[in-house]
Amino acid sequence: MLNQSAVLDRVFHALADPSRRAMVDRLSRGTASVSELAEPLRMSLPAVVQHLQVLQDSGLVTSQKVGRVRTCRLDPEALTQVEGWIAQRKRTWESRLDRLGHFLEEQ
Amino acid sequence: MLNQSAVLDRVFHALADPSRRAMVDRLSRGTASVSELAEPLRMSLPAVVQHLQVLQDSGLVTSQKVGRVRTCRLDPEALTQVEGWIAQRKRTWESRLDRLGHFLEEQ
DNA sequence: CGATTGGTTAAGCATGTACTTAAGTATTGC
DNA sequence: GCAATACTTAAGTACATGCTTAACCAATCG
Repeated sequence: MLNQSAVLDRVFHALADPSRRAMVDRLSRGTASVSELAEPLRMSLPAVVQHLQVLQDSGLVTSQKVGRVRTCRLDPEALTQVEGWIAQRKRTWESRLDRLGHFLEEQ
Repeated sequence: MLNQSAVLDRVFHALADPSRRAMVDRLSRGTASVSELAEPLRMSLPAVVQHLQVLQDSGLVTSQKVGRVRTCRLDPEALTQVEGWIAQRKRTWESRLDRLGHFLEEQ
């Protein structure tokens, strides 16, 4: 079982690249083959496969090969985890502001 | 005006490091000086300052120096932007599943 | 004033990242 | 069977990242 922080490292890193975000965006609209993912990107196919590997290592994407075609799909669970991390920090920040507001009211 | 994608690049990159997430976490609880941010981290002060620079470049953190102390604070707006990006991809993914479900029902 | 505190700057280094081209391996269509 | 398709693997390269130590500066304390 991979620890929480390592997962966040990988998912944030995976999403820090515009080509990989474009791939995630494409996959949010439905499954795609490797060449379909590559088509809008101005880079070689091996480069796309390397990005795909990063996405798979992060857990954001899964894939399976049937015949000579590899079909990729988004696994939104990893997205949910980073969403949760962010939401929690925002909540802490906001509750601190609330306490500060109440404190000032009482003065 | 920095474009949307470049902001996402920087914010995701900034959050992809556990030390920088620890700093954001600390700042979600309230402002802190550079040495307060450094205290729980096992690294030199210059290393912490470099991480802080990455956080500032991303817009996640702002700071100002008074006397010899630099006070850092979280700016949650950048967090809101990445949260929004993620939420939108999840929505697209879910609405596709919905349409797929309706389609199967109709068969 | 002289020492300490809090931070900054510069330089160097090991490792990681994002590509590339070249060459290969299975399917599948004709 | 032969060629085209859809990847896959390997190797190389340029640049970025995450640290380090050493030296520095400016505000404050005694």
